[in-house]
Amino acid sequence: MRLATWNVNSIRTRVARTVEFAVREDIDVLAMQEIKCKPEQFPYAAFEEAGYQVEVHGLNQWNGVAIASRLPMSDVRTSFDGMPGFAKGHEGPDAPLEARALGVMVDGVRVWSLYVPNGRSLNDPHYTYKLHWLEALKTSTAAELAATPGLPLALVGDFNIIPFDSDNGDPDIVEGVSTHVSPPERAAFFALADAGVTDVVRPLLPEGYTYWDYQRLKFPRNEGIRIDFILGSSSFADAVTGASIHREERKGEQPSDHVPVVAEIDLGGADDDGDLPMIFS
DNA sequence: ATGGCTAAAAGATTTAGA
Repeated sequence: MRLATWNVNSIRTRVARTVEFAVREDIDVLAMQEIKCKPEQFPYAAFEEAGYQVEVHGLNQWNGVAIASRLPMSDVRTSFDGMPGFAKGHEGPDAPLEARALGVMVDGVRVWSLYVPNGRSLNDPHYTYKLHWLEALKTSTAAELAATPGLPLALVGDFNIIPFDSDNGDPDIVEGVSTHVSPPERAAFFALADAGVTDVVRPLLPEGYTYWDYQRLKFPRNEGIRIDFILGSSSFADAVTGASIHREERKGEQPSDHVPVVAEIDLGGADDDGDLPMIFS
């Protein structure tokens, strides 16, 4: 199975190149973030014509997550257990949930498409919301893996955290001043390993940015950052056979500011064509 | 001026992104 994650930054603006990418790269499951639309606004037809069904979770023009798949999806969830909400003037437990998580089962794998809150600034309520959100993600992931030992599970998406200094090529993002690089954010990201998931792309691709700001010629200057990840449980990680970061998708007409990240996994059973194992053919 | 792009909304500016 070829699994991709991509913050598309409005699916309605970029549906053509999104579907073209999925087809060209032979993607079986594409997790999207920042679709910026409600389900009734989602361009389903373009995906269906290319052989994908789509699950969508969007509440308004902000955030929004979706998963397109060539394979049947089941057990769809629009939030993880304990996920906190956020709204202006509401930080408490009564705050409404945002559309930042979508989970499905596909081909025996639990896939979560995640759009981690930005944080906005170090002293903003959105920053503490981000940390709480990540803590709840860790707890619910640990619980999901405890409930089904050996479950192949992937947390994929835009984590809005730059784990290492080597992932930060943007001189405007500075530790002590900016979000994405603060010690608490990095600690929250690395703590996901305690729940049993690790970055399956980095061992194969130690270098590579996934985002370049639209402003100030960041892409031509290659002042990017690495914030989009595929984290896998141990059984998922053990099945990874390849990975790629598609920098070329930042070029051309109306690109997203993020590029896709892809992992290929082989969990055994039927081969990639869905046919019987090679020994029978 | 110090947020310079980009996108969406019942908008003609504001909110959000990172």
